[in-house]
Amino acid sequence: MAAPRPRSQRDPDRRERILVAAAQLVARRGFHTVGMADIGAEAGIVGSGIYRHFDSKAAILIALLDQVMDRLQSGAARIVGAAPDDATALSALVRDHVRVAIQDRSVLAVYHREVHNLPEDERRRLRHRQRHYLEDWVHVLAPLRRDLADGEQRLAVHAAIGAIQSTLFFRSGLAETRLATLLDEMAHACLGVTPAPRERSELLMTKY
Amino acid sequence: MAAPRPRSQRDPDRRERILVAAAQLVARRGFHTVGMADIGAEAGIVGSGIYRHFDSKAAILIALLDQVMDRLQSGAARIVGAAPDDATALSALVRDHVRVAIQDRSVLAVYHREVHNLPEDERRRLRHRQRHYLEDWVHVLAPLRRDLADGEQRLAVHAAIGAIQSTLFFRSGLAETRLATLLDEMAHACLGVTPAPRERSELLMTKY
DNA sequence: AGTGGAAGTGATCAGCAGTTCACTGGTGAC
DNA sequence: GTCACCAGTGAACTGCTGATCACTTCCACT
Repeated sequence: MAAPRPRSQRDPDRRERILVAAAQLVARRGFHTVGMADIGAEAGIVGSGIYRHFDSKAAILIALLDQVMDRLQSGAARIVGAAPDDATALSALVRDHVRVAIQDRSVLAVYHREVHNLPEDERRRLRHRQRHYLEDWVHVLAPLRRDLADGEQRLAVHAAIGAIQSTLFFRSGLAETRLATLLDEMAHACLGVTPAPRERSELLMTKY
Repeated sequence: MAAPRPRSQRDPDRRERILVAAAQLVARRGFHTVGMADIGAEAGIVGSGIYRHFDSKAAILIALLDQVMDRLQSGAARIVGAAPDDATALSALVRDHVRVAIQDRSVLAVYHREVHNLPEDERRRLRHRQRHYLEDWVHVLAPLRRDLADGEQRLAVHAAIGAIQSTLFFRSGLAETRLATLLDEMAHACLGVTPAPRERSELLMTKY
């Protein structure tokens, strides 16, 4: 099926602007504190106009969080499929997560805090995607940390990601590259593995 | 001034029960999703009855979060005052935070997620207390990690605490002692220091 | 130019949840 | 025993905010 080619568009990417606006506002003030009017204003329209693009307020949040998971999961899939061995795969996973945490800071912060404010079924679905993503980590960590039991490996992954995401909740003031390096090191330290050298494909990406 | 000795008390520690109820409910379902009626029911009274103990819904949250900060700060003060050197102080700080994360799990989780839903001034006040607490960590870490700049040490502390608190958001299923040991190791790994042996005073406490 | 439909507006609705208040009932003091 | 007092009750109030709807405006295509 070809592109649905929209018929008339006053602002072609209004939907995206709404998502960006929502991400920023919600990250700063929390989902419930932010009203439809606020989001609309930030996106350049009136509050009720949002309903031309989303079915409900919750739908915005869902789209937002799905977007984050898309980014994480697609990155993980690419890495796991391409890495020559487990050690480089794991390091690449770490670096990709660090990249997302820095670049998509506000959206990831929103994910971490606002999953609770979702209707039961949607929350389950996102948790499920999240578990899938974590399973990618555990899968490549397992052969590298045979000394750890299954649940312990999972704990290590959680801790590593927790260390990385700590940067979401305060302003370090450090330069992005330095920040990335340090987070990288500490995540590896949590996992108990030594960072693998960067792959060629990685070098290309981080430049972008 | 002596104790105000309450005159009549149908349930002497109703206030505490409200706090416990609120902590559990809010941890599971989020502050806004939980109504006064829910909290009341869990505490054994009707929703409006809560106003005999708290001025508002927000006041419950404030009391709750202050309680967490009390626990963390008092622990830190005791440790910093008593430790023979920086290395043992830092390790003790780590272990105390791990203890709180495990024992007061739900309350700490609530702190992490719901600070945003506080009125501006109260949020500032709590953030201020939090910064104070972190400063205790940074202060003992500094001489041990002279290779790191000021902001970098602060980042390391955040990451270490992030790693510890990752346990708040999923069920590892591990035994408490094992969990504590692993979190301990990973936090030290983030900080780039080797765990100091436990002090006598610490051994007494963790038993309790 | 004309037309159909999507995007945007503003008034309005509706319902929830925090708060208030008059009242009740039990508890401790005298 | 009785009296004052306060925790607890339930009904009513209220303000806010997400959602709806009829209407207008703008664009794309003929």
